[in-house]
Amino acid sequence: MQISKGVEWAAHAAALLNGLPPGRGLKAEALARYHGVPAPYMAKQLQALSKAGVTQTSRGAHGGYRLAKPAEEITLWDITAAVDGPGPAFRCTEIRQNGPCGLKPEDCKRPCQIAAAFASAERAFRDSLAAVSLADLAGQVVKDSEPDHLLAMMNWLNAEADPLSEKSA
Amino acid sequence: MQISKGVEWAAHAAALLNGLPPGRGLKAEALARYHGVPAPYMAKQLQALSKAGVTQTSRGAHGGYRLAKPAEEITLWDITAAVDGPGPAFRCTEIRQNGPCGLKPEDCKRPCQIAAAFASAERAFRDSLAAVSLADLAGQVVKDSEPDHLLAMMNWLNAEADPLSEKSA
DNA sequence: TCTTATTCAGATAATAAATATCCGAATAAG
DNA sequence: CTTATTCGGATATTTATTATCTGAATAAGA
Repeated sequence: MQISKGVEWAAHAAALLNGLPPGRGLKAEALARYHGVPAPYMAKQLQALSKAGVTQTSRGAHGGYRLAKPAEEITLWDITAAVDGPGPAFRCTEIRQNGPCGLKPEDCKRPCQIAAAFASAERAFRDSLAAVSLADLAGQVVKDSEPDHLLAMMNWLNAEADPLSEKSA
Repeated sequence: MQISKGVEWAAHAAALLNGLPPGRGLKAEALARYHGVPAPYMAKQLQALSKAGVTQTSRGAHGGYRLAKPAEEITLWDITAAVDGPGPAFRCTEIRQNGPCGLKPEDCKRPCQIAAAFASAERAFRDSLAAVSLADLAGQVVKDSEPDHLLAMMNWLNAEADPLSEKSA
């Protein structure tokens, strides 16, 4: 049971995109360089975010990524689901139907108690992540960081962020 | 992000052990046969349960497994932790320390907001599973099952369950 | 007390998933 | 229209999960 590293990268990337001035974007290579991670694999995560509607992309010269929605409407669950898949982590294989005392399918309309308990636990997990938006994260980061670090971030963003063409994917 | 199949098997096996008459045990092969799963892999899960103190084992002739504690004190989280490991699913790799705006280690005493949010979500998950004991499951199963299925289960258990020697591992 | 049958425990292969990478399609600027 | 730039899907490599096998330990019976 473990969450893929891509989720962490995607979350940090989305948080950084949230710091962009309006109407500008960052290319995948810049996002990877900022976080010190391999560019091609970071690109794969961003691709997943775009597919899920979290980010918008433009291709070609001056292409790049930006958030597709206001930061208040993007949660950590959205990002996790986009990268790791929205499906349940516990998959019931209905072994109660196997073996000498196996139940008949018609007696298995309701999910088994074990599967139900895991589904409930996953719901709690999901709800907890869905309660944290990119906007919440940004607020806490601004409050907790050293002023000169925030300044360095803004300088870097202003140097790297390109005006983005209007066409979106 | 997914929970290994072994957790499901271990949970069903523990639930069945809970149905044993006192002082008797089941061997790994019988537990596997009851659930219609490969014996050696089921044995591996039981081994993990014993290592974690959920089950007690006896080796040699008339050996087998039984619960090590009252069913009220064994939760689904105990079983999940025993099989899949108790560690966190989200592992922060501190990428905030990388790249051109990387933070210095001395400014990273507190966990980053993203890691903290995932830790909180996992706590919710864990607490939800820890609230369900084997005794709870047994109660629901008895309430929801057809009487003749319960009877078949008891017959099978009485036929397969051996008196267990006292030495425990 | 010694032998033997039985069972669990740790070490060992095969398979699936996550990680990392590359090349072609698409877009916009010159 | 050509060319430089960037994203998107397809492709290798590494790691974790799934499945299996052989040896160590225990207890019963001679």
